[in-house]
Amino acid sequence: MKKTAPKTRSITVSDVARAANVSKATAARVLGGYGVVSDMIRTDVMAAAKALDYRPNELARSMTTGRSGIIGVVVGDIENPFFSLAVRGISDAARAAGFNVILANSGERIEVEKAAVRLLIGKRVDGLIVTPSESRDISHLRDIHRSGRPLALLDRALPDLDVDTVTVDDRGIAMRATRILADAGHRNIAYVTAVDAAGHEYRDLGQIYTSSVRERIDGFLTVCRDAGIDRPENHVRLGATSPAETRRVADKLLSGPNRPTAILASDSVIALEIFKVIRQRGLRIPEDISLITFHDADWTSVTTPPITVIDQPVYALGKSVAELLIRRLKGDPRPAERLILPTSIVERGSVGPPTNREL
Amino acid sequence: MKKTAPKTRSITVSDVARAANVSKATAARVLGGYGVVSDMIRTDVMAAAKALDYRPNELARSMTTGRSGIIGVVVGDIENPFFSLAVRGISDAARAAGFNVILANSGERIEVEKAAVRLLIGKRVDGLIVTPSESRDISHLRDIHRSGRPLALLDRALPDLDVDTVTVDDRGIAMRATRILADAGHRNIAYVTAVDAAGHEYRDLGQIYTSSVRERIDGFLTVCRDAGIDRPENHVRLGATSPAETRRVADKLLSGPNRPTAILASDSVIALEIFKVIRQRGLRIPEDISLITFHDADWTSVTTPPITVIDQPVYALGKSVAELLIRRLKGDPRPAERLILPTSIVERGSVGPPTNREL
DNA sequence: ACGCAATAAGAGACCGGTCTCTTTTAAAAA
DNA sequence: TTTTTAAAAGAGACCGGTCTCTTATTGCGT
Repeated sequence: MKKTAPKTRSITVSDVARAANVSKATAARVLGGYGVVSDMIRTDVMAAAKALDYRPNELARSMTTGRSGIIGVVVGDIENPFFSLAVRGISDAARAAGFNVILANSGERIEVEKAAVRLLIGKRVDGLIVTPSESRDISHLRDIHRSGRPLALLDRALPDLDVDTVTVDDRGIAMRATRILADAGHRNIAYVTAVDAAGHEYRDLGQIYTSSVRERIDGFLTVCRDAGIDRPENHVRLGATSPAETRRVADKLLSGPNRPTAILASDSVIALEIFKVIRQRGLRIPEDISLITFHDADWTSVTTPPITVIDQPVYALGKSVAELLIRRLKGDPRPAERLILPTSIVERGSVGPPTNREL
Repeated sequence: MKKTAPKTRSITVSDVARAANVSKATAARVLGGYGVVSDMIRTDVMAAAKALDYRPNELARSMTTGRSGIIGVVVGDIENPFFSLAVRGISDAARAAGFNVILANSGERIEVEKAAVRLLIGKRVDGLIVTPSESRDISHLRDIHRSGRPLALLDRALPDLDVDTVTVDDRGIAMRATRILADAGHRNIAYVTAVDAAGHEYRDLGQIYTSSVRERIDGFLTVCRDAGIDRPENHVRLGATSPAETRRVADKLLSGPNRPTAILASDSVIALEIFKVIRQRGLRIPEDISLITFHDADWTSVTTPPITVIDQPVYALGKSVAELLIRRLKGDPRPAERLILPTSIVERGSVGPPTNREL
C-alpha cells in the first residue's frame, strides 16, 4: 500500500537536511543562500531539495529576518485609471528592486484606510505608500512612522507629516487651467470634485481635507478672483463621489438658471460623466460649454471634440514614490524629500469662447 | 537619562503578559480571541495591550495557523481596464469575506507568471486566482494544485486543469459579433488581437495558446466561412501587444490594397489605438470602416459615433471567481465548477454597410 | 463534608526559517 | 612534525504567535 498523504505537510529545510545527510544549519545555508558551504555539500543539498521539490516558506523567513519584501499600497480607488496607472508605476519600480506589492483600496473612506494600514502593518510590510484620503485624521499614518516602517505619500501631501512625498503642483496647474478658461472669456466657471463635505455645499477651504483638491480649489478661486469673477465659491461643486452622484451634480449644474459656460473637472471619471450629461442635454462642446479635466485619460483624446486636459505624470508619480520608498528601505538617511513633478496642459478642442446668453 | 530605544522592537504577547501579570498563554488567548478567559483577566490584558500599543504580528500568526488570509491574484496587465475592473470585483468579494488580496501582473509573459506564482506560494497565500497567459505550459499551475492550495481561473479556461473557472462564452459571443458584421454586408473583416505567435502571422488555431482568444478566433472564422468568405484566416492579425505595436498592425492593415471594411478588436486597448489610426487616416466610422470591440470600456460610449461593443460582465467575472475560491477555502467539497457568465452586445453606432470600393 | 466535574490559568512545545556560537576538519606556517 | 589559523559543518536558541497538555481553583450534587 502506498503512503497515503492525507495532510499536505510541506517540505522544510529539516527534511532536505535529512535527505542530504547534513545538519539543518548547513541545509539552511545552501537553501537560504547565505553563509559559506563547500561546493560538494552544496550540490548534494541542491539535489535533495530538487528531489523533494522544496519550496521555501517566505513567511517563516520574513519572521526571522524581519523583512517581508513587500510594499503595502493604499490608494483611493483602483478602478480609477489615475490610480491604476500610478499603481503600475509603483509595481514596476518595486519589481525592479525585488519587492512585491500588496494592494488595498480605501474607497476614499478614512475608516477603511485606517483598517488597511493596520492590516498591512500587521502583515509586516517593509514600507507603505499611501494616498491619504484625509488630512484631518492622520494618527494611523503617524503610527506607521513610529513603528519604524518608512511611509511615502502619493499625490497628496500632508504638511504635518515629514515623510517622502511625491505630488504635482496642484495649485499652480489648476491656476493655469483656470486661466485658459478665463482668458477665453469665461466668467461663469464651475469646479466639480469628488470630495464631499458636511452639508454638501462648498463654503471655504477649511472644509476640504484632501490636500490636492484643496490646492486645486485654491488655485481655481485665486484665478477666478483675479479675473474679476464675483463669488467664485458658489461655483465649486462637491460630492461627485460616484458616476450616479456625478450625474446628479452635473444635471443640477447644467439645468440651473445660471448655467456655467465652462467646467473644470477634478478627475477624468467625473469628467466622463459630465461629458455624457452635456451630450445628453444636447449641448455642444465648446460652443455651449467648455470643459477641462485633470488626468489625460484614454477617452479624452478620442471624443469629438477631444478634451483639453491637465496631463499629470501619473506613471512617473507612482514610479518616483516607489523609488523614494525603496531608497529609504535600503537605509538612505537623507531627510524626507518632497518631490513635485512637472505637469503640463494638453490643449485640445474643448475650450472656446463663451456664448453670451445674457445678450 | 531616558531609555534610548535604538531598535524599535515591537510589542509582543509576552510583553503584554508581563505587564498584565499573566502567563503568555493567557495573554495570547485574550489577544488572539480564542480559548476561554475570565472577564477580569480579559479586561486587565486588554488594558495592558492598549497601554503598550500592542499590534499583533500577522506573520507569526499565519505561520502557526497555516492561514494567511491572503488571496494571490496574477493577471496579465493591471493597467488594462478589463483587468483593473476584474480585480476590483475580486477585491470587493475578498474583503467582504475577510480576505486580502496581493496582486502581481505577468505582462502576459509566462516566465513572469511562473515567478509570480512561485512567490505567492512562498508567501503562503491561502489561494490563487490566475489569468493563465498560456495553455501550453501550466506546470506551475499544477504545482499550486498539488501544494494543496486552491486555484481558480479567471477569463481563460484550461481544459486540462480541473479547477474552478469563470469565463464568458468567447466563441459564441465572437460569433454573434461577427454575424452582425456579416449581416451588415461585410465580406472583408479583420480580427486584431494582442496574442502573438511564432512568425507573427496567423496560420491556424494550434498556434494560439490563450484559450479565450483561440475561442474568439474560432468563432470569428466559423461565421466568416458560413458567410462564404474566402480564406478568413488571412484576416486575423496578431501581435498588437502594445499601443505602438497596435498602431503598426493597424497601419499595415489599413494601408494595404485589400483594406478590410470592418474590424473586430480583441480588447478595448487595441480598439482605442485602431480608432485613433482610423481617425488619423481620415477614414470615417462606419461609412468607411465598421468597428466592434470586446469590452465595454469607458471611451466607447463617448466617441462619435459611439462604438458597438461586446459587453463582458467584467466586474462580475472577478467577483464570481473570488467567491468560488473563497467557497473552496472554506472547505466546500463540491467538484470544480466552470461558470460561464452571460455576455451581451451593446449595439451603438460603429457598424454600417460596407461601401463597395470594387464597383 | 467529600469527591467530581467544570472552569480558568500556566508551562512549554511547535511552526520553519535565520543566525550566533561552538566544534571539527583541513590547510598553511614554523 | 607540530602549532597556528582559517574554513566548513553542527547544535541550538530565537522570532512571535498558536495550541495542547497539565495544574490549580471553584462550584455542585449527594
